Amino acid sequence: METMTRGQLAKKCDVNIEALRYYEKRKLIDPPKRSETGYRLYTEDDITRIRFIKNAQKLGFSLNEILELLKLRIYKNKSCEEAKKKSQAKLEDVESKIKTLKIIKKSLKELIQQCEESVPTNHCPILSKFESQNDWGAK
Amino acid sequence: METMTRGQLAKKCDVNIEALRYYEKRKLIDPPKRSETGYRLYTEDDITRIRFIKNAQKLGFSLNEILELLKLRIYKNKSCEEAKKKSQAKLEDVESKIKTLKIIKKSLKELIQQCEESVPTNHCPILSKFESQNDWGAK
DNA sequence: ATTGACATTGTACTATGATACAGGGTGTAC
DNA sequence: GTACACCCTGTATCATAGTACAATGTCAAT
Repeated sequence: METMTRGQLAKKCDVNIEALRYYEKRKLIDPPKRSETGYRLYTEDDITRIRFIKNAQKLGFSLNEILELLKLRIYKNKSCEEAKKKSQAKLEDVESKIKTLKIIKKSLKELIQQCEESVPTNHCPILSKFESQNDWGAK
Repeated sequence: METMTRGQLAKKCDVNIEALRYYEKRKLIDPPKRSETGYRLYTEDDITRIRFIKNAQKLGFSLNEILELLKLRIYKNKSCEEAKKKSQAKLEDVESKIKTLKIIKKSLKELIQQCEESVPTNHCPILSKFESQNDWGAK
């Protein structure tokens, strides 16, 4: 089978070369076979694996969560339900983040609005608001 | 003026006692006066300051950004425009985060949808998708 | 044979926002 | 006078996701 070095894999997958060692340490990729002189020898499977990691990261999974997903892959039969559950949990997570950010957005908009309406004084409505006791719903 | 200790301020502001030392180190609060025996003596102003920090955090400002905002407060006259600018930048930041999360949300939904439609096989559409080369628009 | 690009390892550092803990001093109540 | 809660300092640790660097080894080309 054709193999490649760490640098080659990094280039092919467009990740930092050190990240590969980091993923290995984090058990996200299996320790690759080594050449006689100790060079890591990666295969196509490793490309697939890195792609898996990167795709899952794009969907907001943390490396720990990705490790969980990878473990699922070992038990391929029963894994689908589990993968779906985790994806659903992540979906809820993402939806809740969006909600929070929308509240933040609204507050910021109001703040900026107030700033535009205020007669020029010595006193900035944004900074004053930040000092207020008022819990504006965010977080 | 009435003063309070670190523990009392922490309780009043509902922050961890160690966080106060951390904020002091990060220059987010001024070093308080000390008692003869070296105890920190905080005032009402410190409550206001902590409130400022916490409120700004709720709006998604980092501690460094909050430090910038606090510096604005020193030049009260010209600060309003600057505060508005920073708030607007933060607003754009938040809007872009929401956009990204919406793409992620859509992708997750599609993934889960596919999982529901798939005939039960040995092969999980979610995990397969994670291995694909396909750039699904997220990030 | 030597140069240069790449590989190896261990270790340290980055940013972010704290939290924990050890070893001491203080303040108050009983 | 001693127990206990609180305060002080410095330092270490946590989670997250890497990045950087030094010292050394290897490979391919000239």
